[in-house]
Amino acid sequence: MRQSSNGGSSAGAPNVVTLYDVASAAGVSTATVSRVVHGLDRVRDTTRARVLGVIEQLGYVPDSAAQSLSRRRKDVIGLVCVERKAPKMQYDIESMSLLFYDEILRGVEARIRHHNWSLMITYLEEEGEPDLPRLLSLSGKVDGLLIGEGIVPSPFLGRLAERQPVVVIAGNPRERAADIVTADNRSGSVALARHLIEDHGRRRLYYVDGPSSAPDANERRRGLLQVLRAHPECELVGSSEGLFTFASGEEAGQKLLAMAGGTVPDAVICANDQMAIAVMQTLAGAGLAVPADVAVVGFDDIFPASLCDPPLTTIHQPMRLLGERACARLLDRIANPGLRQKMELLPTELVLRSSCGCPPGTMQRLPVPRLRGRRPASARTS
Amino acid sequence: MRQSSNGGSSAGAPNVVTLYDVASAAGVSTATVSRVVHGLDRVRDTTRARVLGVIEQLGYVPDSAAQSLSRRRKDVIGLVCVERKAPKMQYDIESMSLLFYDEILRGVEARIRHHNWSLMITYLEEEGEPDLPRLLSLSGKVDGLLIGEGIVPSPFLGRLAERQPVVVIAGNPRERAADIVTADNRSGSVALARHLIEDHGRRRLYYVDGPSSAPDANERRRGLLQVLRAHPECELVGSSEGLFTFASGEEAGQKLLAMAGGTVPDAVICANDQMAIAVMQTLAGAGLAVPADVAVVGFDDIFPASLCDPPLTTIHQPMRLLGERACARLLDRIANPGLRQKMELLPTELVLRSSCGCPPGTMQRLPVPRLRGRRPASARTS
DNA sequence: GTTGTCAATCTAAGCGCTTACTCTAAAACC
DNA sequence: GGTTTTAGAGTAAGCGCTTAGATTGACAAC
Repeated sequence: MRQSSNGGSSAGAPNVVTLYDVASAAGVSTATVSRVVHGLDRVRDTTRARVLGVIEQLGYVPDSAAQSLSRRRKDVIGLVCVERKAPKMQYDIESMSLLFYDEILRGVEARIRHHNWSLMITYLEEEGEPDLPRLLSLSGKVDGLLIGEGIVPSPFLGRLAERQPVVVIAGNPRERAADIVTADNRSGSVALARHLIEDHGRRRLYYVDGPSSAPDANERRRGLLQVLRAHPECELVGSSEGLFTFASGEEAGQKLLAMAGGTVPDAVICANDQMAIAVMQTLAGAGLAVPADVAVVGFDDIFPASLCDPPLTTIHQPMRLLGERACARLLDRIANPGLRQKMELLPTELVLRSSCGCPPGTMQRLPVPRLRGRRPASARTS
Repeated sequence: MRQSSNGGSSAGAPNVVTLYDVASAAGVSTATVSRVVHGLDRVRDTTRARVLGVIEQLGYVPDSAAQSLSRRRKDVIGLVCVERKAPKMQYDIESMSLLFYDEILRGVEARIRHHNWSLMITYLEEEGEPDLPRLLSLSGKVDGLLIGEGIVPSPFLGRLAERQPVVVIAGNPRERAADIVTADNRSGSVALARHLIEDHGRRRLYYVDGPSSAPDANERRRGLLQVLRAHPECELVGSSEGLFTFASGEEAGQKLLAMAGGTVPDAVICANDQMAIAVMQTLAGAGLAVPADVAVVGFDDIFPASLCDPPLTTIHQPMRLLGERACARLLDRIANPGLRQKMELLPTELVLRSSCGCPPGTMQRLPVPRLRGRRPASARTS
């Protein structure tokens, strides 16, 4: 028999009470204790009670490392988010936008809790080569990985996905290396453009695009172009490629103002809210009235969108749900490794405030219908 | 010799390549591979190179469960935060205030990363009995726990702390059961009151207190009373006990307005920003000018504080630093279980905006000096 | 040639748990 | 009464890694 663990209760010593201690104190074998702990197997009621008593009395908590090793499963998933630098300014708008991850995190946590799993979290720089060693080290500690879009380039994703289940959150819907859960950017973009055109009669649109490397920017652009095709009476009077940052929105605003003549747009559609807010400020600085002269809309519904002047009409992404669904999918895949690759598209909401031309004080959230003709969520991508 | 692991690379299968695979492929013992992996011991260069080659080729990643079991250390810490419900309103002010935890989280993560540890995170309801099973389960998976204030009542804290190192973040500086890292609420409160009295000549103060169960509320009240004692020319014309919520701030505002006669205060000090913002709105709704008629100040520097009208003067707590310091302390304690209990007080900043009477557009952050006569951070509490 | 030294490696005993398999005795059956 | 079944419990072999201690062989010192 193995020696009982150290009797002293010196604080901070690693978990002192083991299964063996409980077993010997209760006068049963470790197998029995294990069965009692997991409540499943048949154990006589009197035995069970005795063992439970000892467990309570000794304050036994199973060691997760030993359990994981034995079960070949850790019951832990990892979440990889984009690093947010400490804001230089009080709360700057860029860093605010990354609060998204906090909502995702909550969604994931809420889901995982139901299953009694645990969540490990890491932040990685968005730019450049991913910190591969750290990613691998994390991957060795979890049963599956949830990764935010844009953090890990596709090839690395593939390598990770070979090793264990990986779900990309808000990822490129065309990604092949891993499962994807993402918001339906395209339909959102369509709803936004339609609202401007059909409800507010705007005709001369200007588009402030996101970086072409960003999959959501691509989807949003596609949505806009699709609406434009359906509305030949409308014109895209210009566009510029931004970087999703406030600063690049200011630039776009300047460029737009520099467009002389009668081609001045009556609506500016921006690929995200940061740029939209910057455009609004730039236009207002130049004496243009939003939305009277020009409507401006964004995408994402970041916190400041509801506070700027005028409040920004935009598309809300269901961040929390994104986290929940991605987590559900990951757990599914861990439980059932044979599953097919899958892409799941989550519905967005059109958030009507007043920058689009709706009356001041408007605050309405409308579900965005999924575009007809898109492959359903259950379609396989591979 | 142990059998080599399954050759198939069926995706999703648990970690396939083990130390044994590497050892046999490289023609060395597992001990040597282990030494190579950890880079420390003396291994011949040629051997090291060969082993590293095999590791790379096979894509070996150590299994953390086995490592933890063997080393008796998991290299994981747990962070317990307050649950934030999905906001009903767009972004309501209460849930915004819990974004604090996200900053703390970042601080913790930044610190832990340096040490190559990992972070496990859980959210617990603030109210009522803590979800003890979940807490215990978490505690079995980590080497130490970081717990936000108010989540786990002191007795439970004691039980946890017996088992493993625990640090409470933003906790009651008088707590005995565990280490504490918290902001210097008292000094902040003193700075705020002094600013109103000494810089703006306010004399008739009204205090909107927090719940008496909240340790930070107590510290803040103490700070105010201390200043009042030093300024006999000032008067506390009234106070009410709020609940740190926006709604309770509105109530306090009403109560304040109902105070008839010449005792109307010229400054309202609120124990947190949510209540301060509510008070401002209530006063403004009643036709009072802030700060001309009444100055209002808050505490915490939540995001909306910089956006409300007038922008709120308040005390900024170094949330990120709080996370970092707490984490550092926890790692210390894990490495060195013999350490004395300790309380660490972090300096705050006075954020001057205009609700206190400073000219519109003011935005100044002043370090708050630590009060003389307080025990230094290194003093022991036990 | 012997002996001692020491770097480089190997052997094997755990770490704390799960679980397939085995054992025992009482209940159920003929 | 003898035999089979079965509930309840025990035995012990791992899970993949670390590491103290044993082993080996090359080389220096005698």
